[in-house]
Amino acid sequence: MTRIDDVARLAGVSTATVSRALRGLPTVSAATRRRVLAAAEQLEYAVSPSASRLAGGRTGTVAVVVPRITRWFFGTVVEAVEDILQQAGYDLLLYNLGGREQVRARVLRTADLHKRVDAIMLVATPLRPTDLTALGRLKLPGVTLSSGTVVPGWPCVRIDDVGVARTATRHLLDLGHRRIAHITGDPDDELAYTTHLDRRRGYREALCEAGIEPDPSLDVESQFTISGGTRATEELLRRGDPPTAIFAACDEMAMGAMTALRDAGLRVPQDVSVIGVDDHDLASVLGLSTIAQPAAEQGRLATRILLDPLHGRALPPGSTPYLDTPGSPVILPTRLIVRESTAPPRAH
Amino acid sequence: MTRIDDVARLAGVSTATVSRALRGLPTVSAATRRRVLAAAEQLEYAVSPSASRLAGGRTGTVAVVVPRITRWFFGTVVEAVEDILQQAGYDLLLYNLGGREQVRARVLRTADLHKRVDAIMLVATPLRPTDLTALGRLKLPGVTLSSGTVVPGWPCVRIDDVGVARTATRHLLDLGHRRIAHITGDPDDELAYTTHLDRRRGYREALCEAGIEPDPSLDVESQFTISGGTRATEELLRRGDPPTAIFAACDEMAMGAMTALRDAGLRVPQDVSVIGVDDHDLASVLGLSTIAQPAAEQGRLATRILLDPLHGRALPPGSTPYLDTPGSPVILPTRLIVRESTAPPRAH
DNA sequence: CTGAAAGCGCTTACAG
DNA sequence: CTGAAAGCGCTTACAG
Repeated sequence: MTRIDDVARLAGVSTATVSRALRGLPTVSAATRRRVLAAAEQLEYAVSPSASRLAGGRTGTVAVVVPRITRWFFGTVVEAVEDILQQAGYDLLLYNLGGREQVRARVLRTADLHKRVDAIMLVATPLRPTDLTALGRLKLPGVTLSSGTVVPGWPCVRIDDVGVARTATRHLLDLGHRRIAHITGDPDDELAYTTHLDRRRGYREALCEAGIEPDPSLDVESQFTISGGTRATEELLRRGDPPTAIFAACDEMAMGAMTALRDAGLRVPQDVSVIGVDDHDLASVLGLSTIAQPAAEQGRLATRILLDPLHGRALPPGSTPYLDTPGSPVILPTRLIVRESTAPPRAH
Repeated sequence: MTRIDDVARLAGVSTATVSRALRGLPTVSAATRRRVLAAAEQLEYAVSPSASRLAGGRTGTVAVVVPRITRWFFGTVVEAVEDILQQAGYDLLLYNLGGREQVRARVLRTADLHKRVDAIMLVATPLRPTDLTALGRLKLPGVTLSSGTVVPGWPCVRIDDVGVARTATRHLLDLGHRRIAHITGDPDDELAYTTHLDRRRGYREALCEAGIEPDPSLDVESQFTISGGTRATEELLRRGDPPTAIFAACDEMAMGAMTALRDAGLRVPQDVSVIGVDDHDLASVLGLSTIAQPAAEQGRLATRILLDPLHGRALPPGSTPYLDTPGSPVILPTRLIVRESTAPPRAH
């Protein structure tokens, strides 16, 4: 392959000048730059990332860590993040934790990332104290998206999970439901996502405000997946005296709940109302009421924030800084979407 | 950060020996290796990928190109691929084409990838002749997954798309349907996925074998997405004299079709039967009949094939070579899953 | 089994 | 605005 020397020779300049011209540095005359670009094109020159990274000390790469790329929210986020990174010329190094402790350890606890990427995005990744210590030692810029654990010094983009749960629960209360169940994330996971804790809190708060004592038998924990929703709902039904409504912590769980209800001979919403969170692509197909959250927008915003210090870009005049109060999370809005899966309970 | 010299000094050996010991090369005595590993651990040493790549000429990275990470099939494939790459110590560089011509060009037509990765996996990526030429010049090993375009010299892992479509169509024929519509991929895309062409072919073949002349008005093209399925079905209904069954080229289109039918006041399967392809996670939730294909398995297999020449690994004794006939695709099995969305047509 | 030394292909002060 | 030269941190023949 052609190297920088080849281009330099053809353009009649030094390699230093080629390097500067190709990267668009301002200290190159227009005529020289033209010659260099022409030579590079003619030779089909592409810079060697390894050499450039070694010499320049920058990797041009961002690590994106997600729990499971196959879940709707994370896939949507990654797509949006990739789009922005691509435009900015960054590579996206994907880490799909997938519940594999070994991967967690490699990503979060070794110095592996330090020399591999310029910045880190953690999507909904809960951290142990030791993880936080290790991340701090890396001294890399980072951003967290969706709850997970707050990393000191890193911006955070998210929604108001407590508020989301209150809105969903209140919607059911407003319809007249009193026995409202909640199905949510894994109880035994010591790294429990704060997402599910926050959503449960909102659920309980809304109930209490309505004068209803939260009933532990109506609160079932499983996993944030379709089959998790199915299992949780089956457990719920097994306990007898079924609820008239279910608030699922995400749409995928809600879809699982709908299956389990159908299999149990219960109709949605006539027998049981169901509401989720996300506005998954399939929510409208299933007529699922939900609280919509802007997944792609969170990804885009988090990426822009991440790239900002790297590029040292100034904010355009008149624009709002990303963070009103440095250190406080950027909260994006959500909204209730009422479809066919929620209705008043049958007259008692 | 600590460099290789630091480790060498602490272990009392040369950097060459550290390099060899850390990479597990056999030409290092057990005692030396132990000392080196201990020193590396004590110093929390992590090799610099840039330096290692520049010196060694290998990147330890695989490019994975997918049309859209948010579509079920591609997300599932990427998750499986990432798992194998992770275990093998490779980085996964994600390229989500997302219909962006600019990204296509950068990935497929520049020498960008050449110095960036050791191997390429193209998932369902159709290629123009110029793309093929450019890929050939890269002289990198690669593999294609799912149809797309065949790249000379690259192994290919896929299913039998014609056969899948025949099975789906035959299932509908066996139920007694005669007016069977097909909704499938984008017609105007000059890079039309071969997937959708193959599936249409199977559909037509099955009809012809049953003595039915394919009716062009029952063949609607849209996009391989939920909303694509909805639009295609709306178009189908607009044409009047609706079919008694729809074969959708993928489950996501089938789900879109179910929505459109419901919105038009038609019941599935009483008025119209629907069958898709994939066995999407949600197919069972929706009671969608489908042809299941092993997405993760295709990803795993393609990755193993890709890594094989890189590592120069010999196949374990007794194992079957990946490719029976070099150059011929590896075809993975599929199977019909009958759920609630298909039934005999109503008596005329 | 181990080491000294060259070299991978760039970028970056430094000097002009 | 441009160039000569050092250096980024490894790996790899080569020699022993």
